[in-house]
Amino acid sequence: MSDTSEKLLAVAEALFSERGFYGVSIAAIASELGITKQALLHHFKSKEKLYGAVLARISSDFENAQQQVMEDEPEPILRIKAFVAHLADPSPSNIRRTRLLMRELLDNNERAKQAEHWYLKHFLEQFVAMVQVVPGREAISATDNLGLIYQWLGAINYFLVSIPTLTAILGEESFEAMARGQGEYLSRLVDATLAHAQS
Amino acid sequence: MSDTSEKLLAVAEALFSERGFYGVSIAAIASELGITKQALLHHFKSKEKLYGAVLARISSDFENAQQQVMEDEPEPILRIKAFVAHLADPSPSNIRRTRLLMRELLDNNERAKQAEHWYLKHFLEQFVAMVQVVPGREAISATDNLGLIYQWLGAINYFLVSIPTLTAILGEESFEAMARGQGEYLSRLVDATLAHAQS
DNA sequence: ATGCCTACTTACCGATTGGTAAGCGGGCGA
DNA sequence: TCGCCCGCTTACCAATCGGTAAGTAGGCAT
Repeated sequence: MSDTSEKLLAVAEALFSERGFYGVSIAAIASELGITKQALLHHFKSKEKLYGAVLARISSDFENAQQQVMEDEPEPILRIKAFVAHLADPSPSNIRRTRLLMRELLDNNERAKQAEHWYLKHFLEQFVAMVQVVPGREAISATDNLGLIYQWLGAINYFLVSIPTLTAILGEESFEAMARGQGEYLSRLVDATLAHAQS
Repeated sequence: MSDTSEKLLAVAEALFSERGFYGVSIAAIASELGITKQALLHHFKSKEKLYGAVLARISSDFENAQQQVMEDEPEPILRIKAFVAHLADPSPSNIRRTRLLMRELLDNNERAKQAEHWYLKHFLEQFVAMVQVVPGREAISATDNLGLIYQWLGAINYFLVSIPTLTAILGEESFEAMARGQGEYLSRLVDATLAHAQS
């Protein structure tokens, strides 16, 4: 991936995240970059291909982070918590990507019906594997563990994309108070859901 | 609200939910209804106004349901669980509306910054009030309780909009197995998060 | 010097977008 | 019966959509 392509993808990612696939024209992306629409079409042959490249870049980074946690932290529960904390990182770039992936989740339901392959399938499978090695969880079915993971992912992602709205209705300082507790809450959520199902 | 307007809103809601505001043209909605684009523009003066009417209809139904639960179930925790179960109802119409509201959450972050009023603000405030009357929760700050609610809403809504994708990657019967456990899981989630913060 | 590749430009294209203007038939109150 | 509003139509609009075609300037290997 060339250096200029990287820059194009970063800007495209930001705009797709903000306004969605249909909400952004390739002309708008090009204008933001200071180049012509056709220069952009030169690098990525169509709007669909550009969008696909943005998605591929994100899911690749995603799986790298997952592998990193697998290597760094051997203890199952701490590993899960570390990964959850990584996913819940409220940095602008992570919020941006979470927003984009959630848009994809909403848009993809028609396409997904016929495509048995999905770009985050591997990510989910590995996540299930991470839960399945927790003591007392080996016997639980993969679908049950997936149900748990969806509760975590839901709590994490929904909060991240709600941040601008929450800031607006609560005010800056009230929101900060709420956000500070969120990391602690998530850790408790993991404990609570794991322990409950264990007993 | 006239009878025909009601029908127009129902179809518009379905299409906006499926493809998003920018993904649907007023011509497409009109065509689905078997009328001309201008007939639709006659009832709702612009696309924005039509979309706004769809949102207003949803949030009105939402608050009605909330008030219903308040009246039917006096016991705080059972009341919360009943309301959570209502929100998590996997019926097609509830999935459709959840999907549309999540799109709105994603699109609205720019607008929300200047609008201190938000159409779901009242819904959230009332939800917080429902939690605050749980024994042992009165002393907890409103923002902390809101944090809890966001975990629930996240788990519920994320699962609902993921249903088509999950069906596709798991297959029909595996997904059914996972979905059956979800109601029980949510009930446990409420217990676990409430109890934990209580201690 | 020649030829080719990459990166980009200008000039277009047909289709579709949201929206306006004007007219028309039928029902209904004065 | 007159006039008026409601619900809808046809006709039209400028702007924008994604995408094609053709050409150009520079670098670089032969």
